[in-house]
Amino acid sequence: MKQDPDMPATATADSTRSDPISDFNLNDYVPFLINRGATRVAADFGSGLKPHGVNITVWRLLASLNQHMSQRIGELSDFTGIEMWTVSRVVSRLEQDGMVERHRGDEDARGVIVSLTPAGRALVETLIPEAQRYESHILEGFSDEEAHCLRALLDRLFENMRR
Amino acid sequence: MKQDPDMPATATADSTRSDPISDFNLNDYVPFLINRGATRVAADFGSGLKPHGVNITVWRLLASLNQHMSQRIGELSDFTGIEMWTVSRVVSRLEQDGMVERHRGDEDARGVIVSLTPAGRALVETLIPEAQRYESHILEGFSDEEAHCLRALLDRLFENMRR
DNA sequence: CGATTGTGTTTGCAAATACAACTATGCTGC
DNA sequence: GCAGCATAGTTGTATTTGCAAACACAATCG
Repeated sequence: MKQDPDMPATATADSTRSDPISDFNLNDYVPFLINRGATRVAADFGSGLKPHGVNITVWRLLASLNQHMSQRIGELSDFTGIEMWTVSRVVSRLEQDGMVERHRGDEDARGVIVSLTPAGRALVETLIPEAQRYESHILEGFSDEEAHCLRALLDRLFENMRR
Repeated sequence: MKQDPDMPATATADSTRSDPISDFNLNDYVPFLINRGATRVAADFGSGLKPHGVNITVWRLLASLNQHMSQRIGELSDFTGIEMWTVSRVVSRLEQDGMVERHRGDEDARGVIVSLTPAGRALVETLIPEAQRYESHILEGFSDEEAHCLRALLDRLFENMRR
């Protein structure tokens, strides 16, 4: 990338050396660190959700709806980072299960407004304490300031991803 | 759920109120922030990987192998957070594609040692620059200190998850 | 208006992942 | 040396997700 094109064709290009190249270190590579954390969150917290018939994606959507009352599919997708087609499908299942309602927007009928039913609301409220317990677990040993800092940085990271 | 059965039947039990309950706020909920970041990493960086016939899971395993030369399936799973059965299957595909080799451990034949072939190594080296570009993108506007802080906190988070 | 383009959502099918049950090897104590 | 238990990995099947193409409604332009 920043390799000088005028570089003489000497041993520099040897591709037979067998130690990991370059300064690239996964332990410092932020996307990797994020993904590996998230994979574990999905596995660990997710397994706690299973008894409630909920997986991590469903939980995230329900929690998002709980927070914003009602949102369009696209808004849910933006807020959660979950792709729209997945949101659409998960919402379909939640609707069948009576946890959410779906109706076309009043202003603009292209949009679909999703909102929690009382049953859905009740479910979220059951899950919230577990979610809080899980968060305290993974934040063990973090000072308030550190936790706050982590949240702020993750938020900025996500903002950068939008673009 | 934790509703007092002796509670007088006054307005207190009204379930028609429509504002989100409790102090629970997704914008401050670390597992959510992590997952939503990771979901986008998978979608965004993942789509850049597609032309190379690689998805985010494959990339993470290849990069992990590049870093540690050879690892057992279980070690790959520990290091990446990807569950063992998934690692096993992805490694099978990579083996068919000639990117990795698999053989039983010498010391302990229960273990299976996975290592990159030259082709696999070459593939990783192609991907690393893209990975670095992507990281700089999402870290735009971060000071060195902030980036360092984020890495350290994510690392501690992951340590807490192990237990 | 009716065709055209744009935005928001859904869906058929392929690929990836989760879970549980299974195979393979090793260790321990008799 | 083998019965019983532990550890490491694989695999069949069900579920979930990714992608591309279709669909629904809106807005604009001739």
